[in-house]
Amino acid sequence: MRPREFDHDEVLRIAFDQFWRKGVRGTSLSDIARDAAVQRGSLYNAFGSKEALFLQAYERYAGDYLAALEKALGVGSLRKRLTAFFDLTISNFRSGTPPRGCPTTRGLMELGAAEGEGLDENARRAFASLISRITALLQDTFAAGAARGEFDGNPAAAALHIVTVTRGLGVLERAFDDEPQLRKIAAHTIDLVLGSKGG
Amino acid sequence: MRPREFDHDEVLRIAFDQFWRKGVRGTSLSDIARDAAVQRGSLYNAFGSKEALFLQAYERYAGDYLAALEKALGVGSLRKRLTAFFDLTISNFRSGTPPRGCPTTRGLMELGAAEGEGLDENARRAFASLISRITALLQDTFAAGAARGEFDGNPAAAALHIVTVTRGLGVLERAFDDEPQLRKIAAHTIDLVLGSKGG
DNA sequence: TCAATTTTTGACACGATGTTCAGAAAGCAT
DNA sequence: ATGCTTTCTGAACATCGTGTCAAAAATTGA
Repeated sequence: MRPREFDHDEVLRIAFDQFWRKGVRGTSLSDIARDAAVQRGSLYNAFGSKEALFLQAYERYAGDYLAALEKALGVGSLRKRLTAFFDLTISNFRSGTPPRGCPTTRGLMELGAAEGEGLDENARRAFASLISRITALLQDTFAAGAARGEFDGNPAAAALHIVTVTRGLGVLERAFDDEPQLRKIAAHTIDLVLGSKGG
Repeated sequence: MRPREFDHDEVLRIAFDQFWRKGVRGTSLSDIARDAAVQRGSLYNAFGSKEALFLQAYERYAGDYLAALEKALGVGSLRKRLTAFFDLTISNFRSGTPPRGCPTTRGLMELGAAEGEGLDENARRAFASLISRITALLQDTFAAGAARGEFDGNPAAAALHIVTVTRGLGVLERAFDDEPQLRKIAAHTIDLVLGSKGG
């Protein structure tokens, strides 16, 4: 059979960058085809539909991102780990020119209620899955910190709180375009959760 | 001159409900015209453009919402005020069938980087303005609480933290459709900020 | 009654989008 | 070489979007 002329993963990366920058609805297959130097028809042949393409591109991103987070959460004191976590998160939101924000948050806001309008249940599951996995990672980190005597609260509640703040940062980033503000909120959150007195 | 045949404010309300449920991009003027029983041309004549219509509809909503928040934040102990604040916020996110989520967050994620793609700078300012006003309201509430000896932290930092969590709740709502979870996070946040021991 | 002014109406122009499809092209196994 | 299978190509299709406009309709004031 005839071999594929383009690199599957590279197209996924290019497509995701477009989705990230302009949203799923705001990105057309023509946009992706142009940037990837691939014919529209080929995209359909290879991925099936726009939504399927997005899902594959998102899964690829989510895997990479989760691996980076896991690494950041694996070394140093609990405070250092949380600091590294927020650093990575904020840097991710601020990546690109202009900054692209949080792709998961942006995707979630494109979910549609009815059939055919906006992203569907499969996409919702993909977004929720990444958030859940991040929460689990944080919970393990807090539990390990507790075992080392660096934390004495409820790991599950603390992890959920951190994740919530993280999602909030993704929103404020869009509203104010103020990176120092985001970092200040992150630092304050760490103090709050760890107890600023005995941190 | 010929009088208008439709109620300006009612059209604004109907339009905003559509924008809220389906997003700005996902709502066409035909949708609004149908629901409002008004001709498309009349909408253009009365509001100028889709974006202008959205902006007016959003301002109307923001005014109402802010007034409700101010009222909720005005009575009882600091803890009671914050509880009422989160109650109102979560109820707002969960209003509608199916729940419509947070309109401000949804709008923010539709902002476009380039000209003509997505909402523009005027919309961003409107969203940011509402968030700033809510933050100011919270800061006043914390300051008043501090004066009564119910709080001993930094009012500005605490207000920003609460707002960040609020924005995060708007995201998690979309991801998990789990209202008890949202309320649990809110309660935990109040404990954290007020200090669960001496709350 | 009649002119002035504004709104309503319905069609029109124009462009974009997701998707499909038939035919050409390119490897691979025999 | 020669089928067989898969991919590529580019056009076609059907739909839907925003925005515009000229003519008709409705109201007010002279």
